[in-house]
Amino acid sequence: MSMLTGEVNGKRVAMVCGIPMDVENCPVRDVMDNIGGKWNSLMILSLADGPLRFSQLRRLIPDISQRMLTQTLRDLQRDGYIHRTVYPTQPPSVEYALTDLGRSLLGLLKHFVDWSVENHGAIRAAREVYDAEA
Amino acid sequence: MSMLTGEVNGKRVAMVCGIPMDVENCPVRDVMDNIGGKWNSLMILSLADGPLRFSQLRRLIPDISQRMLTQTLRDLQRDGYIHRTVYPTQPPSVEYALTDLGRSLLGLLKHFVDWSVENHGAIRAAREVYDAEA
DNA sequence: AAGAGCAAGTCTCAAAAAGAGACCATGTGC
DNA sequence: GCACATGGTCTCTTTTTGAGACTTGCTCTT
Repeated sequence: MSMLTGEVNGKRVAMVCGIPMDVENCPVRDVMDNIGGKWNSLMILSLADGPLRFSQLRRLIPDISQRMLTQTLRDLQRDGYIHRTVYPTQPPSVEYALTDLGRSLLGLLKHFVDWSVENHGAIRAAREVYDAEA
Repeated sequence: MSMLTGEVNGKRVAMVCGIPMDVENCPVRDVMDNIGGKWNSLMILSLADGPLRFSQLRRLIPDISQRMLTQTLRDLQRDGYIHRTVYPTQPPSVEYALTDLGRSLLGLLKHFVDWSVENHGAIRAAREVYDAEA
């Protein structure tokens, strides 16, 4: 992980790991802008065990609004993490499933889940110290 | 990664990996709420090589407002990822450095950076397909 | 000596994003 | 006939974020 200042399109920009952290040229930002959203990674985790329908997701994540559920699913579909299938039943049901890309990302997210559980205590402790002295 | 419905404090909640995905009781959400923010993980990556001062960070990430820079640093400090040191120089300078916890998270973020670079092409491709048919 | 610039922020106001909840068409069970 | 389910959209309000001026004290330039 080395950082230096590099040149992209004649502009000086910060480099992290040899990747331009520039606003337009940074793949990390481009990816993060989607999956870093409030609901996006939770959605991918929720689909880990298999496809779910719209209303199943809504029940699984009770504190998401329908509006944000729709939008999150669209965003994830657009970037290729999930696939949307409509079954012509009565009433029509819609199923959301992880793609290969989505499962690949899920592998990363699992590590993140483990890390969160391991370090949750330390974070809560740090928070209390900070709040006490402020 | 198994998901089922479990019981926490008498309430039925979704479980992912044996972790309650409930709003109040989920360590993953608690951690993610901070580092999932727009600037937070970028900030930790920026401090990877060593401590930086406020204005150095501002120059490194030109598209962050001072207001959000201050707030992001405070949030990260509160959760124990970074440490803030004031040097009584003239004018006083303030240095931000990763803590052990911050470096631990950095390890995860590096994997994320690698994944982003590897899969950026696939994501852009998926995006174009989606935009074309919509 | 006057003016500019930097340090690390705070403050205010405007714009964007998110949340709450009504509404839609269609069909089933009671 | 009534309530409920399906997968959403629409509008309204609240919360977040962004843009940019302002601060205090010191140094550097002219």
